[in-house]
Amino acid sequence: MGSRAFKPEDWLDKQVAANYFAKPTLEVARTLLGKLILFRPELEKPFSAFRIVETEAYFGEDPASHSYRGITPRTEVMFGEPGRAYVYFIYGMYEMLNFVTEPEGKAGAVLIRACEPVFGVQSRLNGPGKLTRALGITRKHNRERLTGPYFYVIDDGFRVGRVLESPRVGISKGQESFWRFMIEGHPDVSPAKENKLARRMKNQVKIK
DNA sequence: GTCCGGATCTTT
DNA sequence: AAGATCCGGACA
Repeated sequence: MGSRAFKPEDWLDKQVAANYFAKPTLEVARTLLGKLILFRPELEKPFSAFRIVETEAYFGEDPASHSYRGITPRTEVMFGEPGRAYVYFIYGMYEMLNFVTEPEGKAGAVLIRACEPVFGVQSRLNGPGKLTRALGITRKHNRERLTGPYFYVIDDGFRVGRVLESPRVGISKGQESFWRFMIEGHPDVSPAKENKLARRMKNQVKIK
């Protein structure tokens, strides 16, 4: 492939379909691994490109999910059209990037926890807060579509090999089985201690 | 290695 | 009052 900047036009045929996100959150969280995100913080700025290596699934009435109390001003987007960004602010300093999943009316989102820099990114993206800070993703990108003009999600055929699935720990009863997905052994997965737990549990799954 | 606190805003 | 975080410092 050429050497120039990443342009969405070069990848139009490999964009994921808009209805890709209208699926069960666990499935989207799993299959997002290895996909590329193209992003620009402003329309007049260039795109950077980065590959998803770690995700987390939140949906329905699980107490771990923002959606479990029903629709509020903040969480409304989780119940809305799939294929949009849900960006929220936490701990007074971090923006979190999520992709809205499930058919409209059903709440779900995938937290993008870590990515591998591919083009135009200097720093590491090995944590959800570091990722948004490095890329300039903020709440002003809330509700933006993942099919442009700020975000594009691309399947370039990359094969991820082994995937580690882990249940989140420390969440109250009623949680569904698996939550976090990461490419095994990838240097850019986040260093959270839950990941170490996950490794011990050996919930390893092969992804096509 | 593990544990703890501080940064400091949004939501309920 | 707690939180879908991160970093640096203390201690072992």
